Amino acid sequence: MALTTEQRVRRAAVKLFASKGFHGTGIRDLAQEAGISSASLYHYMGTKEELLAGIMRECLERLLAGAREVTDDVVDPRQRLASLVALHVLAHARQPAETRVVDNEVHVLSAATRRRIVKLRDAYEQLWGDAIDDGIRQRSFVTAEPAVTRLALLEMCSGVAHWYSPRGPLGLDRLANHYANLALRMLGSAGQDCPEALARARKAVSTVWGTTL
Amino acid sequence: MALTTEQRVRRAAVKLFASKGFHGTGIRDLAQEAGISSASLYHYMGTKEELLAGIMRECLERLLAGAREVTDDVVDPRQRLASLVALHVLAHARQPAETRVVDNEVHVLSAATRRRIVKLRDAYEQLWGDAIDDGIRQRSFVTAEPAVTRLALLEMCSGVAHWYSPRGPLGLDRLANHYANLALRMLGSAGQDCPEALARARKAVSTVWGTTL
Amino acid sequence: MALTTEQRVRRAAVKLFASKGFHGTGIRDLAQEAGISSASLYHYMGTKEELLAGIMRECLERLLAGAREVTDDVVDPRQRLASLVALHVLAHARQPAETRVVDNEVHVLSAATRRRIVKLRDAYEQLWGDAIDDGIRQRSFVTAEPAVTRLALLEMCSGVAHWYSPRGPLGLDRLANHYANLALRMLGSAGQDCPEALARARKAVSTVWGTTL
Amino acid sequence: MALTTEQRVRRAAVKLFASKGFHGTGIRDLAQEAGISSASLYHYMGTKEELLAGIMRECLERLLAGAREVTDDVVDPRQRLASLVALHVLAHARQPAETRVVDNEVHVLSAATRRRIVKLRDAYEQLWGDAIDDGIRQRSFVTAEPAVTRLALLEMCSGVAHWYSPRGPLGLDRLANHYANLALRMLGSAGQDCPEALARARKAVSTVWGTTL
DNA sequence: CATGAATGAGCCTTCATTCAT
DNA sequence: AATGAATGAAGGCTCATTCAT
Repeated sequence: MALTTEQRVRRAAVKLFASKGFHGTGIRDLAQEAGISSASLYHYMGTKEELLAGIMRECLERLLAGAREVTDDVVDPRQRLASLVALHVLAHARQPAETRVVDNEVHVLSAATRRRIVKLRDAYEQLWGDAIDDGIRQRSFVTAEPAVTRLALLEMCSGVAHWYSPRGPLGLDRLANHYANLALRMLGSAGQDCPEALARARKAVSTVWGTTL
Repeated sequence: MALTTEQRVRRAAVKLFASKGFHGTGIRDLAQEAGISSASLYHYMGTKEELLAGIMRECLERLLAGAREVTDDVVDPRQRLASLVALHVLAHARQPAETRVVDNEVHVLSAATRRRIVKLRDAYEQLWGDAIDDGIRQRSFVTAEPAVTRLALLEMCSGVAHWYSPRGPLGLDRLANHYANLALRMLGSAGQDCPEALARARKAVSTVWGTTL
Repeated sequence: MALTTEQRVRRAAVKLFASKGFHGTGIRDLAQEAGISSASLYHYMGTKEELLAGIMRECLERLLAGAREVTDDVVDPRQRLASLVALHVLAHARQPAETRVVDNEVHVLSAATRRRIVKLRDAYEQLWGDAIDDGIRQRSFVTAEPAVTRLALLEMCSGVAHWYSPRGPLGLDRLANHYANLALRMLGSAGQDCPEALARARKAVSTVWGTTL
Repeated sequence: MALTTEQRVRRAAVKLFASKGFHGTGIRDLAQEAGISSASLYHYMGTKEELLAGIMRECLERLLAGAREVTDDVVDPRQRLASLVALHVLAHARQPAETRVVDNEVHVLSAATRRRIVKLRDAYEQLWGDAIDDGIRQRSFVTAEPAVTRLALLEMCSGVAHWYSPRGPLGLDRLANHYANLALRMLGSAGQDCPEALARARKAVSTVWGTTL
């Protein structure tokens, strides 16, 4: 099925905001990439900033929905964390443009919009914090600085969007598995593969992003 | 000692490029932050892009010099890696603005300039790769994907610049120590503190950045 | 009786052109005020300028018809002038939007259209000039500068559209009567009320504008 | 002495705002009329609206200063009113562009700016109201509706800016004198010339506007 | 050394208008 | 009859940069 114009605009924005930055992307660049005139752009978006905010919100909502899906009803913190890591890595490897926009362009947003976006991100990170804290409580995890470790994990996983290429030698599954192992090691937990956690993450990514691409 | 005007310009650029992005920072913003007129700015810089490139090059050269200092004549790969991690983390915690500019604004550079900058970064990352590879060869480190692990380590450590605050509860030394432990864990190496590695990193940071701030 | 869409468009234009000016009113403003889409607007009008010209012409034609009605077959110049003043004042008090558009937006029109509009206005003002000149000839009126006095009278009466409010304490009849007295005084003629002149004006306004509002 | 660029900008704005309206005047029109580029325009003004507000405020302040000058220490209300009329007429005949901008473009201003402008205008009109009220109290003036008469007077006099041409047959003095007579007649006061009132007005106009033009 | 003045190019956004459905 | 979609032109304003003083 062909894309709607609105989708083409959204995709153009994601691509250009990711590669050239929000301020580095002109409205004419967007129009050209979307294949319409710059005036027509405004049938499918509000302001340029609202377009950005929409992209960010959608991406974060998907990530949050996925994270809830992979952690709901899972009791073992190791399983929860492994799933979160795998989900995050898969998302950043499959949707590097969206996720880079989310990570890099927050400073552009107006104060009010930023608050809403940050709230979503905080809810998402809370799930990571819960898994880590539960693991520590249950002595599955050992770390001197849980909060710092959570940040280190998140930054490590987000970084995937900076370098991963689907054309490289590394498949998505092995990538996600490797990161899950790294994460468990960081938390002092034996790094054995946990295929169920990966399967949950794979499924969640498909659910929230579809099988596009 | 008072700053020279050139230093004030450089600092203004670092601060603003880091917080608002290169394209989000106007020449007038720079002038105001530096306390001079926008025309005077051009006595102390070339074009705006050259100013950016200078900042990036200087930061990367310092990082590279520090990395060489902490690894030269150190044979144990664990010591080398711990020092590299500690140096990187200290640098990103102490100079978050510079390092964020280096990490976020590469896409702005012209092809020729970018090549030179990327070369510096590659040389720097090579030192990490060498330590990891040596560690694997000596069976100090165990990891299925050395290249991926190197990238994961770098992203994890660079992320410090995104959130660390000197006004928070965590001191620089404990921060660096924690990250060194995380790194060794990621490489399957027992996470014991290695105070000599930290000391070398601390010294190197002072050498290349001075004791400013 | 419900308004036709064309009437709604016309009224929207009159209201907005009067309050925000022709160039200050966008096609989308008109559409919103009329309750249709901006594309539909073009079923009921030509260009925006033609819409303006239509409004002006209609208003001036009504004014001119009214003026002819109140002066035809009236011999006494004082009666004629009093009626013209009353008609003009009533029209500007009851139709302030239309009359303000006529008075303020002539400069917008193209040369050709402007000529036609100005011709109508000249014909209308001619009736005032005739009454004044006849009055002078008959020694009913005394003024050193008849032409200037005519302009002063017209401006004074048109000004009513700038400030009169039907919600204020002053009724339309007293308003018109007062202005008729002022006019006669300006022409050196005793300022006694002339109820017949007012009645003629009232009737003419109803004839040309209907009893709407 | 040659005009400063700022003065040229101001004059261009006055001329174009008066002839084409604020919204009908583009920033590029202003630049061309002022003989500079549209970017340079912004060295000499804030926003286009601030330029408008500045023009209005200056004109009204001059008018108010002149009105105070011609009424201060004058006891006879007839003299005061005659001076006010003459001043207003001379101002509108000599500075038709400024005064038309003041009269026609108030709707453009933002609420806050409009308040400040309207306050100035109210102070000015208050002087007219005082003269009329005093005259009535002293039985020099007779009018059934003082407030309406004040408005009629003001509109009549402001109208001069719509039609007066210095290239016409009517000199400024005779014009002002005629309007003073009309005004006194409107107030039921014998219309004899009062040369002192005119002299005061002439002098005040020179004081507040200089002898330019 | 420092800066007001200057500008061509470009910014984001809205304009009035047309047309296929 | 009605309107979403579309656009070239233009809107007000800011950009990075130069230069005479």
